Amino acid sequence: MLLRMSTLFLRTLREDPAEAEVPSHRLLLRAGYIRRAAPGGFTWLPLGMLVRDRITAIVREEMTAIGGQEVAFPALLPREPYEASGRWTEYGSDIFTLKDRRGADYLLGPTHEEMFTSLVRDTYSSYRDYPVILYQVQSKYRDEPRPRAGLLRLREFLMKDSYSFDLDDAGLAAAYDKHRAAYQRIFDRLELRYTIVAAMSGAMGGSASEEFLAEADNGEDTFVACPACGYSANTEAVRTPTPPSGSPGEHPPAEVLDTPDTPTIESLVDTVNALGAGGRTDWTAADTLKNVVVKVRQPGAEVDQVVVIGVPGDREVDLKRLAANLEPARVAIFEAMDFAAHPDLVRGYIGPQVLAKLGIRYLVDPRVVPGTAWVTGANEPDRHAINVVCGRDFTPDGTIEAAEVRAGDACPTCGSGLTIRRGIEIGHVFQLGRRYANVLGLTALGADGTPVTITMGSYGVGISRLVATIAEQHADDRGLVWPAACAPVDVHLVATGTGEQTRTALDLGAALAARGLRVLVDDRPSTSAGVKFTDAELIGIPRIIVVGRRLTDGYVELRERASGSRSDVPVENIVGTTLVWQTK
RNA sequence: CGGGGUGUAGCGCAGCUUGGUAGCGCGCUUCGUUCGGGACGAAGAGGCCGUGGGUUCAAAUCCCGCCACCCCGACCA
Repeated sequence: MLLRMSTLFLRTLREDPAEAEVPSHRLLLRAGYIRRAAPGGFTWLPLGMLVRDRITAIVREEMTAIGGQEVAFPALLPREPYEASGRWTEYGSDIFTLKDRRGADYLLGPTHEEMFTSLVRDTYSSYRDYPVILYQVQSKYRDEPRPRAGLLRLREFLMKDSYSFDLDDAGLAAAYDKHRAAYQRIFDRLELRYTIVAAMSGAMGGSASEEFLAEADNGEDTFVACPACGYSANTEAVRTPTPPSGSPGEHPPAEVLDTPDTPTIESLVDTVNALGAGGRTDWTAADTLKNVVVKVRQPGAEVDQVVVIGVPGDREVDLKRLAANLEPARVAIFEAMDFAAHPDLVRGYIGPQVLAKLGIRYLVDPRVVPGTAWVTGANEPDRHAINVVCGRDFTPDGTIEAAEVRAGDACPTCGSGLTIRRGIEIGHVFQLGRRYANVLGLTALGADGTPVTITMGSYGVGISRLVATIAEQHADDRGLVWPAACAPVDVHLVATGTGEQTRTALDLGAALAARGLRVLVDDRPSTSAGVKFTDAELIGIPRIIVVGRRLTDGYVELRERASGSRSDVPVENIVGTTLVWQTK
């Protein structure tokens, strides 16, 4: 393949576009790979298409290698399968829905579990047919509240989604492991730095789940990693180690104190220390129990349920963690209006002592174990209580991971201090189990003549997001620096000077293309050398061959984009040298 | 959806406070000179000033609504 800059549909930008903040967005726009066309939607220009297609090809190779078979569903889907799975309402406003001329409901597929499940159900019927892995590469649509950062968060994006179908849990585990390994090969080939983290299963439902997070300052996902033992998890999925339970008898009886004007934890701590409550003046926020009221709406439910979340007072409730741990139910914060409707809940002075009596569900942080004593609200304005003991003065309905995670928190596997990092989610693998098979009736007739419900896995790679992620990790102050595996072309020939150099560059380009290389030749007739050099660096092809002033002596110059190294090579050797270089 | 910022030529911006002929740089076209690190000169083309309404003799400029973009939070490949 040989592309000529003189005819390539490309216009690089000399200045940074105002709309772009993050590096990948800025560089992909400036170098002419993409162009914004709609809220959360981009036009792929020729260079962008080349990168996207090469990434897609790698994904296909690795999917084929684990036995995946490619299919393609429409993006425009009928309502019924999503109605059956409950996701028509569960996904809610995140899906694009529309009606046809007869008024029938459709949606633009945000992901395709239902369709794949139905396809297999309608095609296969015997245990002899399993296992099977199917996948597609397709545009997905999600009505994101806030598309951002160019290709990092889109409303229409390209995704490879695959689904495994197995007769038993062991089969599912094997399919999951295959995908996990395939994803590692894909991301390794693309030279990405990433971490595999334990994840929540989210709206898809299911059990085991891991995310592939590429390290990036602009990442939207926060995860923890343990430098000592290698444990890593999305912050939503981190498990807090549970301290040993104690005996309530160790603590004096609960005592109610007048604590006027103490609506915040900080003011409360100051006040109890000033009072010398319980004979102590060393109370800290960690001794207090903060109770946050939320509204929880179960899927399909018409009304909200009031739930109180108890966390140690030195930590905020992380709404993201809370929401993830309550999935598929939806959470909303309790507002002034809601407090007005519940006079028993005294804002700022809520304690768990009365919740059972009020019939309000109480979920606590794992640190709140039986035998722990807390400073907490006394359920009256301006009053708090000390020595309120879990298991004696109140009994939680369960635990929940909702407290913020902080650097230095104990690792759940080895106890060392965790670090907190940011990443971009580039892949997700999860064991769905039988949720979709159950609701959509996917069974196989077993060897003994009884039906077996199929167990499924679902696996995604965000291809358009990968383009941006690679750009984030492979760029410098001059522009993009593509890994060889996904660069738009293998070699960029830059002809400076007048006609002679251009003719030679085109000849060399043709020779390299004949040997199977992808080649871009900058043969623009009236563009200065400086412009061609800066454009080449911006576009970021790994190898640049300059056919320029030393051509008269019989030399061309080889440059490596990443290192900036340069060397003169006799023109008659350049094809051979490049081929050797390419295979390294 | 909440908070903050921004919409003027393909791109980057000025003009708006104090209403009165729409400007600059880059890019683009033509000619000439240059020709290895964003060349020079001359002459050009290119605008529904985001959008709808209002105020006014007159609106890029003042007022209101809407839309979009960017950043920070609530949601996800």
